[in-house]
Amino acid sequence: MNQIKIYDVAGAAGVSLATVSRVLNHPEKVRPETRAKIEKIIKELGYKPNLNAKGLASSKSTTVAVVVPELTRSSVAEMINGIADCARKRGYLLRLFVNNLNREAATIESERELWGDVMASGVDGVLYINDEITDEHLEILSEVSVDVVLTNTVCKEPSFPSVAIDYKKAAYDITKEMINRGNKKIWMITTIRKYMVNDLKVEGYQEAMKEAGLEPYVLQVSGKTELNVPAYEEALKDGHPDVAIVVRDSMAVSFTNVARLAHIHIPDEMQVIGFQNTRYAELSRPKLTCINTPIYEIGEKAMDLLTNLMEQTLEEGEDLHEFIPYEVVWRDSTK
Amino acid sequence: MNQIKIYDVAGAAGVSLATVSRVLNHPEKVRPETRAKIEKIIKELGYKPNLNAKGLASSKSTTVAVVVPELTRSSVAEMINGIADCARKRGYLLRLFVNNLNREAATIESERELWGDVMASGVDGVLYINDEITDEHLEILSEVSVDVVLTNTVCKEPSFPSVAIDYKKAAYDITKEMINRGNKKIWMITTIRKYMVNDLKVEGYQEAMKEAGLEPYVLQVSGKTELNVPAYEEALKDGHPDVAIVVRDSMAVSFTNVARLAHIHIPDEMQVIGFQNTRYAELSRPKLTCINTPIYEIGEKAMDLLTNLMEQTLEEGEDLHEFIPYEVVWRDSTK
DNA sequence: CTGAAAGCGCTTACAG
DNA sequence: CTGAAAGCGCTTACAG
Repeated sequence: MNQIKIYDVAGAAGVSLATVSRVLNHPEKVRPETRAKIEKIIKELGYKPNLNAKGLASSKSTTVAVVVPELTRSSVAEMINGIADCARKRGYLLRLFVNNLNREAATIESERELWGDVMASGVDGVLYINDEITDEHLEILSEVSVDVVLTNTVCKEPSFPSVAIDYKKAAYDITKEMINRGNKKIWMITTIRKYMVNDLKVEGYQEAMKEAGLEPYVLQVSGKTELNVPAYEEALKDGHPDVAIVVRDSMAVSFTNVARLAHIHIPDEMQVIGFQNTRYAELSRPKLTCINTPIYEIGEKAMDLLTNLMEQTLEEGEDLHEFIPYEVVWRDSTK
Repeated sequence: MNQIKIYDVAGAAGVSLATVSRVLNHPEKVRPETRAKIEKIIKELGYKPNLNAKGLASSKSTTVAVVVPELTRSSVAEMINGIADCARKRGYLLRLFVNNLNREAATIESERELWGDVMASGVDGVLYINDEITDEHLEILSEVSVDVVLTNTVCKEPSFPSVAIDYKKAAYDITKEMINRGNKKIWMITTIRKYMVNDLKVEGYQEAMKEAGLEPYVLQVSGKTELNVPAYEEALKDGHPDVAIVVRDSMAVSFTNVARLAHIHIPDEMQVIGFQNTRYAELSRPKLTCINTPIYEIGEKAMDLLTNLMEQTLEEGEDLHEFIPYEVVWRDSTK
């Protein structure tokens, strides 16, 4: 299967292999008739250029690396779908690097090692997905010799192209909306572990609260259900807020479950809003109101931007920092 | 970053590039002292062989293709984690091919096209994940010239190595267990769309029911929550079973939600059991009892088997068909 | 045990 | 517009 070489095509077409190669890479340089004939034969023979040879000869592998943290979170999986769809359209293949951040040896050396592997693998560009970027990461990034697009990855340094959601604004907006609806006691529930994404949400929330002259209250709990349940129980002992805004769907559902056990009626006594809009939101009871963050689209747009960078087809002045719009999906956990 | 060539290493070590190559690929052929010296220099220089060149010269790319259907289902994401971890250990890189089965043009031609791309990409082996394998798929598979491991993919043809879960036995076992506990009216809820995996579960269920002289009842509904809710409502109009075994977690949760609205108490009046054990199971109320299918392990074992095949390190008589053990996680939806 | 040399399948200046 | 030829960075028989 697929042992057909460029020589075979050239032979069948009665031309040199150089011409076949040109049909593939610079079709405009080939006489239309010749091109048509060769294209026909390519199709008939099912010829596909050997990617290793192509990559070696041209240092263009038409392959992009996707560097992701563990795929456990559904957001990453959905993002890859967007990336893959766009890659197919644009004619790129994907290499997958799972950046195992939780592993014992998750040091800056292992990150450097990872990038070494990425570069040696001969990709033309990289989609980099990472919740937590430090200055050390930035230093490594700046040494990378191919195009990189930060995908849903917060980064203070504006020199790296990025596609993301404006989480700070999203949190600000939803907080303000709930304030406008007459709620005063609004909590923000976030993870103990510092994620830059979640920090942004907290910032947006705090800003809206302060603007309204309200006291922000941030509750930090574990992302794991087993661990956050006791924390929620403890927090609800001394009363509950009018509204809880939670940085993740699953954590919001877990919070809702605890509240209901404590006989707090949702949404009448307390409203709950999550971020992300996974299937949890639809399956939980009451159905969870969410900030819908279009993860698929982030992947798609990031791949598109990367392709434009690699092929240098960027429009003059095109912005290298894209924010994908989000929206609120109102369900039964709010009134 | 990483422009160091094998020539540079050879130069620094005062040997020919052939020797450096040997250190990398056949270290036993190099005198220990020479080898140590070269290895030291490789490390110092951070040399990594160019994969395209290596792939071209040796037709070994130390890369494996992972062919998956859309990643939306959490099972696939988790499986890839297992694959990635094993791949790292074994020194393989990953190429990702998302087989978009839902797309308009999901014909057998597009499948052939996909395999053409996979082969041309120069991988050493393939992990193939697909719920629905037809004879036409098998025909394509048999033409593939590299090792392929069917990963959690049911296939009647035993000539292809595979790693999976014995879903039929799992369904049989749980059905029998519930019968032994004194339940008589047991339903099986599956998808309308034919998935071979789900067919196996139905088969196992039916076998257990027939053995016990009980009447099997299979309800087919959509996998999508919006669509299966009315079907569930309809089905529950004329009464409910003692036990419902559902082929997917999310569908089980959806069913539970409908039942509760109809004032059927779970687990007292009706027990519900799902397959898969995703986070839904833990977050839904009541918490869902599940057949836990260790998806991570499937990925890990599949990659391990594929590596053994590629490197021909299989033990004599080692089985090419591995079944991963499953277990039941008893929670609040059963009594 | 080590080196010189051919070759992997392509691309791309360079001539023509 | 097309072909002959060099070269991409590596591997691997083949000599020695």
